[in-house]
Amino acid sequence: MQRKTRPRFKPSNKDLSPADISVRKGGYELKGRMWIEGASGTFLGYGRVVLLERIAEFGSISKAAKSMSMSYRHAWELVDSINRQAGRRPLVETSVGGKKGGGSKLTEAGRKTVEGFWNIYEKFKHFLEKEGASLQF
Amino acid sequence: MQRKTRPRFKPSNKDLSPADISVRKGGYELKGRMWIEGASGTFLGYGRVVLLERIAEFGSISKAAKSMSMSYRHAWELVDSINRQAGRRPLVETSVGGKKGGGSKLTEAGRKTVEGFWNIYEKFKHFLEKEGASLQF
DNA sequence: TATGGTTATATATATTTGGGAATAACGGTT
DNA sequence: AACCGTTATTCCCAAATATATATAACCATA
Repeated sequence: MQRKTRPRFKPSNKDLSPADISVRKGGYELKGRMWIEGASGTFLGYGRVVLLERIAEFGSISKAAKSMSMSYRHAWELVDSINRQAGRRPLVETSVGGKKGGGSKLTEAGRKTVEGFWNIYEKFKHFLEKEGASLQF
Repeated sequence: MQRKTRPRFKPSNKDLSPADISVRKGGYELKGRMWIEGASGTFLGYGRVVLLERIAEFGSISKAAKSMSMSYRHAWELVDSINRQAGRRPLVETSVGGKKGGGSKLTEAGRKTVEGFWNIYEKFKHFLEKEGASLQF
């Protein structure tokens, strides 16, 4: 059965990564990726945005990472990269220590940014579906 | 003065690769890639299509590879992958031995395919330019 | 038969990327 | 003060990818 909405968990198989949008036509598939770059490389991509959503959902980087089968180390680096490039308005707010040991959450800028990314992503998906349907190789 | 990093075989030009289409808006750039997959992975992408064009231009895989600063081994594997996935109509025709040692050239199917890829690629570029111009992060 | 430039293939090595493990810092709560 | 789960950071390692290097096969031509 085909899932209509975004898959919640990133498959370990790279070829099946939802970051790759694809449409089958004949024996071929049109695939594509899109991302946003900032001052020092990638700022936002599919994986990063899903990570942000998970942080909002679970309230911590470590739990978000675990839910995606991603190492905490990698997740932390992604969040750090995102925040550094977001400049004056970080997308993720972290706290250390305390009753629950600390945690992380999205800022208002973070929520808006996630929403904005999905908007573009949907248009991109639509573009690939349209062009992929008229492949003639 | 001591060298800080170890010398690299070859500087990575990944960031400058024209395979990444990008448009600057504010501090961010919208980037994207597109490619066509066949039965066993990538069939055509920007790099592969440029390689095909170079083969048509120079008449050999080795010269085409050299002109792109690509190892012959890598170029050969790409051509092999392309031809295997093209099925009954290979895009590249190779010959071994002979006066000039042999050579390679595009078939008619190869020329048509290159043209078809650039058509889609142009539309893709246009899409990213349009969306990239309205980034609001 | 010897030559030369190319295709075809194998092997070793360099680079990149990310995971795993280990450790310290943190601070509200008990 | 001790506890606990999270953030923050470092070091080591494995897998994937790509490069360099070496060598064999090929065959029209001289």
